[in-house]
This record gives sequence, structure tokens and C-alpha cells, in this order.
Amino acid sequence: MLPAMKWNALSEENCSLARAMAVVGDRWSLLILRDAFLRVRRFEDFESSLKIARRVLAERLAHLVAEGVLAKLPYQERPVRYEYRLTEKGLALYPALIALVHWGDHYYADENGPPIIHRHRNCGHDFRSVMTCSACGEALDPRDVDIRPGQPRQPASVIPASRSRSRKAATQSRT
Amino acid sequence: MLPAMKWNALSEENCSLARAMAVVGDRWSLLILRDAFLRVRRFEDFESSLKIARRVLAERLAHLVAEGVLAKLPYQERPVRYEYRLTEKGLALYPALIALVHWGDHYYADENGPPIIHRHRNCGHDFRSVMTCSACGEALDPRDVDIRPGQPRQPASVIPASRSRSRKAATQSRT
DNA sequence: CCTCATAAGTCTTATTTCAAGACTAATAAA
DNA sequence: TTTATTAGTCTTGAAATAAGACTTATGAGG
Repeated sequence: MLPAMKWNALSEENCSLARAMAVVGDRWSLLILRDAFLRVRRFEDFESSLKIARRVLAERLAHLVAEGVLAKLPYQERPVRYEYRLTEKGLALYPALIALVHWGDHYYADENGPPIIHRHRNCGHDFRSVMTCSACGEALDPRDVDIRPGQPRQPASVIPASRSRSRKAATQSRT
Repeated sequence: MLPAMKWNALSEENCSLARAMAVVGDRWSLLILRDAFLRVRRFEDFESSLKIARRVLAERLAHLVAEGVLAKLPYQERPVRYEYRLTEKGLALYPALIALVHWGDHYYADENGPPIIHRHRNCGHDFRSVMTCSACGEALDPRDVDIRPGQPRQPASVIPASRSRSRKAATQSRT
């Protein structure tokens, strides 16, 4: 039997990033999903593309299916064979994935330019991804973002605290 | 001596995601960086915030410094003590991080709403992050994106191939 | 001087995860 | 009957992580 990840301590935390990491925070899931976005769907194809241990691949696919990120669907009978496809929830990881890809492009591409180029079919241009504010549409700079707790326990203190580090301010594990 | 990660096989690959994962693809780096974005800067604060093993924290911080994602700067003399601050390269990971956070918010927040709320100081509104096309500004849907190799080896075949799976099409490990 | 406290690690041991690759099951095709 | 496909499962050893005691450098208080 495949042993499940023990790393779900994270999923208990009241932190959206920790919960996301409990799903795709291991060493392979995002690479598997990248392949899925490239239309890779079958076990053998994932394996030869990624050179991942079969055992780990099987476990990771099962986990992503259990989390609803991938769907396991039969593509033939006799013998029944399944393929893995992105669900809406899986597709919703695209911004995170493309942000990492473009970060890698920016800081690690060699003189030949980035290994792959993305084109937006709707407008016909090659593009980079730009993270914007849903309210005003402006590109986001982390220095312009304030955060505060969502479920008000403490009366909504804005976190960009001054230098007074109460040693617990950011300790709440909220993100 | 701290053993370095052995996982740099990835960094050899001609794949921007793999290179990004070689830097922040382990179980802790993104959580450490989240804290850094929340103005956590000192070893003890990272440790108590994340409940990470000190050994792993030390190794991860050293790695992030070596990669230029964090800078290690003295904040006092006698004894010399250092803190860790995001560099530009580290700040550039914000889109990826916030995309994961908002994905977690969307799919895992309970009835109380997301654990933290982001406000864009420039416009004064709470927001979600929206990934847009740098060329036309429209929100990106993965189904509208075509990709092709950047360093033209093969004459630029667009990858959203039809159902003809050549079993090697996406195998090139390019992303 | 002596003891305690702080901050930033380093080290040890046990557990968990991953890598590599042989082996199995179900079925079709030769 | 033998071989080929596809999607796994299993075994073994290596690497990474968890938990927490120990170390170093220094200042503070008595």
C-alpha cells in the first residue's frame, strides 16, 4: 500500500499558503502539474518526461486526485486504462505556476533567452505574466500591500508593524 | 557542516520551472519567504513562527542567501547578529507566493473567510491577485495560452498539439 | 567574579520521503 | 505460446526532515 504523506500537519494550520503547500508543496507536484498543463496525461508519459520514481509518481497522482486537482478518467476499456486531467481546481493553479516559470526565466535564462515562450491566443502576442490588483488593475508591488487578519480576533491590526517586534506579531502563522 | 541539498539535478535542466524549484521547491522555502514578506527577519522569529527544525532552517536560509533571494545583513555588533531580508530577486517571487495564497483561500478557506486579507495601499481596496497578460492586460486563462520552444532547435512547433501524442512532445522538459 | 539570559546557530538520533529499478497484472497482437 | 503495452506495486538504500539538546559570544544583574 502506498504510504500517504505525513506532511498534513500543515493542512491544520490557519494559513492558506500552508494549506496550498500541503497539496502541491512537495518536490514533484508542481512539475507534474506543469506537464499536465502541457497536455501530458498518462502515467508512462509523466514518468518519462520527469524521470520521477514510479512509486513517487503513483503516490503523487493519487494525492492530487484525492485533493481534486487532477481527475482520473478512463480512456479505454479492456484493459481499463486511466489518464489524469486537470480539474478546474487544478487549472486554478496556473497563475502560481506561470509566475514561478517567469521568475525562473527572468533570473536563470541564459543568453539564448527563455526555454519556452508563451503566447496569448486572444491577443496574439508573446507575453510575460503580470500580477495585478483585482480592484484597480495596477501591477502589484509587495511593498504596496498591507495585510490584516481576516477572521477578526484581535481588532484588525494592520501587520506592516513598525520595528516593534512583539516576537509574536507574525508568529500567528496567518497567510 | 551543513549538507547542501542534493536536489540540484533540476537546476541543470533547460526548464525554468525546474530551476525555480531547485531554489524554492523544497518543503520550507516558500513558507520562510512568506514570513519574510510579513517582515520576519531573524532566525529565532522564523523558527518560532514556522516550528521548523533549526537545522533545516539554517540550511534553508543559507541556501536562499546563496541564491540571492535573501540577503544576510548585520543588525548589531558585539555580538554580531544577522538578519535576513528579501532582495529584489526575492521580492520578485511575490506573484507566485500570492497566487498560491489566493488559491488556498479560494479552495480551503472555511466559512469565516480567508485567514488574512490583502489591501492594496495604492487604491485602498482589499483585493485578490489577478494574473494578466503583459501584452493586452486581459486576465489569463491557461486554455488561451500557446507555448513554443524559445531557443529554436526544432522549427517552432506550437505545443498545444492535437491528440496525436508523439510520446515525446512534452518530454523535452521545457517550461 | 559568577550566574543567568539572548541570539544564532550546530549536532545527534529517529522517522519520513525519495531514487532506482525489478517485478506483477490485464489484455491484445503476432 | 510468446511478446508487447500500460499502469502500477515492491524492495532496498540514500537523502531530507523532526525534535530537541548542546555551543558560542556577549551583555546584564547581583
